[in-house]
Amino acid sequence: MVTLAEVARHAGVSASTVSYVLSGKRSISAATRERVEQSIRELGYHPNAGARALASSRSNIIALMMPLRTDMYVPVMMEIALAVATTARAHDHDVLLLTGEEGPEAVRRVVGSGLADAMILMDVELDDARLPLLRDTGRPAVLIGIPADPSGLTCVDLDFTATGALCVEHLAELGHRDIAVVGEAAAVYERHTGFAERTRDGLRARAAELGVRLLHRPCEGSYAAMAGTLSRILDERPGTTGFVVQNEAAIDPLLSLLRQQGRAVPEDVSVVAICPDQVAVQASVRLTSVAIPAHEMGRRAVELVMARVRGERGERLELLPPRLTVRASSGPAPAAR
Amino acid sequence: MVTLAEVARHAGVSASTVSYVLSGKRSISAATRERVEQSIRELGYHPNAGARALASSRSNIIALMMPLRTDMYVPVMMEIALAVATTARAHDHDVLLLTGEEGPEAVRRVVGSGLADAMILMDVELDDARLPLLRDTGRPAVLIGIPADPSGLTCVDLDFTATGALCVEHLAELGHRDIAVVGEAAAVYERHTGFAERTRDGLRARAAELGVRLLHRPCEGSYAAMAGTLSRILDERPGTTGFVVQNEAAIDPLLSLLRQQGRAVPEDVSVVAICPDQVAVQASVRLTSVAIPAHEMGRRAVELVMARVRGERGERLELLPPRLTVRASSGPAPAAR
DNA sequence: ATGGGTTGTCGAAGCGCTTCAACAGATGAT
DNA sequence: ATCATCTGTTGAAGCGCTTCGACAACCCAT
Repeated sequence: MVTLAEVARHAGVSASTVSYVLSGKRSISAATRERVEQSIRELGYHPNAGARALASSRSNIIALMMPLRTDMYVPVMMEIALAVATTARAHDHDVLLLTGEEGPEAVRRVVGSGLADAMILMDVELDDARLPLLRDTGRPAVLIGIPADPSGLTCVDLDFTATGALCVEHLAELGHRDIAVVGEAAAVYERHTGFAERTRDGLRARAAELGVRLLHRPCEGSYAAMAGTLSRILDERPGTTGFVVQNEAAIDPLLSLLRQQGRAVPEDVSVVAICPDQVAVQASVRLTSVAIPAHEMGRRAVELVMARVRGERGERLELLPPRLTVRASSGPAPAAR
Repeated sequence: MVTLAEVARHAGVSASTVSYVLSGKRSISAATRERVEQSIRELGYHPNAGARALASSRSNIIALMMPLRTDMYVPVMMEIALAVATTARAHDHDVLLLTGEEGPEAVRRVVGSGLADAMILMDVELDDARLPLLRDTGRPAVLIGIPADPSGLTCVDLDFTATGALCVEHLAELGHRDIAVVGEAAAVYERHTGFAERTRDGLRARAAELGVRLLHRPCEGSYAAMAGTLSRILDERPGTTGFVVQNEAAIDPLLSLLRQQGRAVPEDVSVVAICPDQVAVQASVRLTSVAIPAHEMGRRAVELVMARVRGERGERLELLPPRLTVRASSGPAPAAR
């Protein structure tokens, strides 16, 4: 391995000069800089990460804590992770992948060992066991998702309350008076992952304001589960003409089932999904949807966490505004035509 | 931050003794060990990662290089990543997440800086630009996937050739004489990701052996693409009664379309999928499938790479045998009933 | 008693970098 | 010509750990 000392010798300068060329923390004459950079290139030098971390007490690593569950909103998680990795690289950092499995202990370990300079937590629950730790280590951290008490923390998330409201508004404007919501699996609500509950609240609040009837049902992502949920919905509210689907995995089953029952989309019923755009355009009917801006969430999380690494303080709650894209799955309610 | 020196003072021993307690590289009396461990607990000591890496030239980090594309076989990628992270922790290592984006340069950087002790590469192409580098850095590395020339490298993968063969066998045994294969998107073949081509070869070879007619068509994962592909298949081979689907995203569309055309599964046509078990059981018909053992691939990759870190040499190609699970989507061919 | 072999512990060197204080030389103001 | 100021560079200290060689202290054969 090439060391900084060898580069210094090769360029005919001292080690500290090479270091300063690399970090830019002191002015270096153009001539010297050029010579050093040339040596670095010729020797193929890469600074040793451990030495650097030891001397500077900065590892240039961000830890990303992902849920271990592999059954829910996978594409979203994946896209966030990739956005985090990409954005981190743009800030000269790398990403350490932690699974939720280790729980709060992982936070202690990573912080205690100086492995990472900062952490990003995904899939934060309302009352998350990792939060107290995070608050009092004082390490830079950003949550993707919003806990019950975000005080002293930085959070990014899609504004799910507004998302719910937006879906209802869209359907209400089209004249739908009976709306059914296909929610996430019951387990998601039981875990108190805030986004599902906030979406529900947003839906309900706006429905009440607009005088629209709303039925909210959790639903697993399988065909069979969707079939059961749908028939129960139509039993209770035969006049349902609008659907909002939050569970990605339930989208295809729902469309299939509607088709099977001879209900045309969007002529007889309208469907609005809350899902990544890619999912919306790949479905059998191009779906009117509110996008989950996974990429942007990941990107903002890194930007916010980098700001904290650079020393900016203070709590902060950043809600990304929902955007609804009208595609082919929503139209005027039959009665209103 | 608590340091090793403080632990040593607290326990009334030298720093080296603490180090040996931690690493187990020298024998320590039970009494001393106990005292040191007690101090570690009391002080909440965590060894500093940078210092450790510098002194031992081992970072205890494995780099995992993931494709950046977010459109293909996402659940599989995700499951592999989580399995890698989990298994790595069991070996006292952490995982650094790299995206394919940086390309070969990432390999150079990670190896050069000693950031990671070893690398695991996913989504390896037949003629992958990262391989020459990997070979001559001599760093422990394991590929998930198999390149054209695996010499000098360690690879793990599902045996896709056998997988293809197995699918054909199953359908042939049930009496199907005309089989259509819904392959991956054309882009996958164009990138020369080996698995798709090997599956096709396996399918073709066994079909030829068994005297079965086989039509292989790449297909995008959208409903529209599947519709087009299906109608072309049925134009060319109206007698098709067996389907093998490799593109996960095409599964639901295919089942929907068959239903719409009044072709019952499995009475009229049989469908065999190549996909994670979870996808197979969530489809509208519980699918007969060959599982993609994502978890095991990730686990084995880590185990193999750890063996190399410990010094084991030699190239190695580990093919996981395919397992076909019969569920509700395959049955005797109509003509054979 | 003597010597050789264990076993448990320690001191010190050193891993490759960052950063601080110091300094030589050039620049500008007086 | 003189002093203060700035610029560019350097040497040395030290970050927290691992590891090597040394060395007591003890064991069991002789």
